[in-house]
Amino acid sequence: MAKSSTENNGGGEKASLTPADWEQEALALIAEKGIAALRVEPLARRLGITKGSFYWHFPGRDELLSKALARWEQQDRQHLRLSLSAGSAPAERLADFVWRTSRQTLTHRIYVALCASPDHPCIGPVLRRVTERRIKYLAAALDELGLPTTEARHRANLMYSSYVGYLQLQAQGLVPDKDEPDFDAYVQHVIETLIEV
Amino acid sequence: MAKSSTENNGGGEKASLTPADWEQEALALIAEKGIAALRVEPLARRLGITKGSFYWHFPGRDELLSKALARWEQQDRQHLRLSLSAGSAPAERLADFVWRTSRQTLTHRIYVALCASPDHPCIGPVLRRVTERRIKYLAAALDELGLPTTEARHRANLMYSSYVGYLQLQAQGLVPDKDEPDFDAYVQHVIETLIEV
DNA sequence: CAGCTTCCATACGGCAGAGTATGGGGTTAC
DNA sequence: GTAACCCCATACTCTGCCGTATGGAAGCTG
Repeated sequence: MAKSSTENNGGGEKASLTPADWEQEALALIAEKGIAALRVEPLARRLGITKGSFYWHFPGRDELLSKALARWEQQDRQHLRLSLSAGSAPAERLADFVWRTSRQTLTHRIYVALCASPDHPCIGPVLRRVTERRIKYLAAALDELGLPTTEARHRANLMYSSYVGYLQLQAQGLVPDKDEPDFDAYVQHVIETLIEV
Repeated sequence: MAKSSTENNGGGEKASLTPADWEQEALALIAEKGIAALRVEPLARRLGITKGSFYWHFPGRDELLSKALARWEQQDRQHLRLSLSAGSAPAERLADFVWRTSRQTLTHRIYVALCASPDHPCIGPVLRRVTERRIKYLAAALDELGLPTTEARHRANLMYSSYVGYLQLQAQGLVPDKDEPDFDAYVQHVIETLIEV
């Protein structure tokens, strides 16, 4: 699939656009301006093409959105798997997980955009699956850490809530980004407060 | 202002709509379906009227949004003042604040809707002011509680992040609402983890 | 009862985007 | 070479909303 018709072109120019290209650009657009900004004609203009191409690859806007979200969910799944395979002690694994996720950017922006439309039929299910998967991972690690089951569940919700909320505050520019000096100190504070009981 | 022309009507029927009515309904619509759903014609239909009325009261859509948000910000300010005037010890005041805010609903839904469009020129400033005010309140209380200044600031950010994030998870239906049994236990867990050091 | 103001209905023009229809250029296959 | 197919451009209709223009039905005012 995605077999380019002319492989002999010199530069990085693509001869034609694959569905994957559309999906990738859709995700980028979502990350930048949110779900509402994902419209066919602007997206086509952004790709330097007309919508005639789009409607050849996709039946409609919703199908593009669904495919793009599926792609995003797949990436997120893989990121979780990577964190899981880091087979150290649960406390360090959790801290490492927090540090690792605090370094992402694109995925975060997309996640925030999706959170803005939790009732959309294309978005809700994906969003719920991703969120639940992540929280389950946290709860399991906290449980393994020694917290009672109920406590672990609550703590997982608290940890994840603070993560999601921080993303929101970042979008408002009210809280340091990962490059600014205070950021690391904050993450350290979070780890001390929520993990190292 | 807003002097009703016919005060002698028997029921709750209003003779004519005031700007305050439009703003209130706008807030309700925002709480239900988000900022993007705030459009003039649907809002007029919702009020059983046509947009001819709207454009008599307001210059345009943005002005309605601004006025409605100003009204909402005013309410939020008042709520903070109420919490501040509860002049007990800082720990109890914080716990009380958490409990109190955990009982709101409409304000929360509006806040979540606003968080979805932090870059909108009408929304951003209001959102930032409200958020900053709340966090400052938390930081002051935590500082008064005895935490070092830096710790207090981080902890305030953490508390507020967890609050915002919880709202997001509620919108996804992944976390108990204030009526469900687990909710109180969770709030208690939050207080124990984040306040009662 | 005029006359004025207030509030709303109706009708209009304009714009942006969703889909659809159709044709055409380029490549591949035979 | 030519037929078939892939990919895209162009032109079109349709829908939903914005904002405006204008007129009309109420109410107060004198």
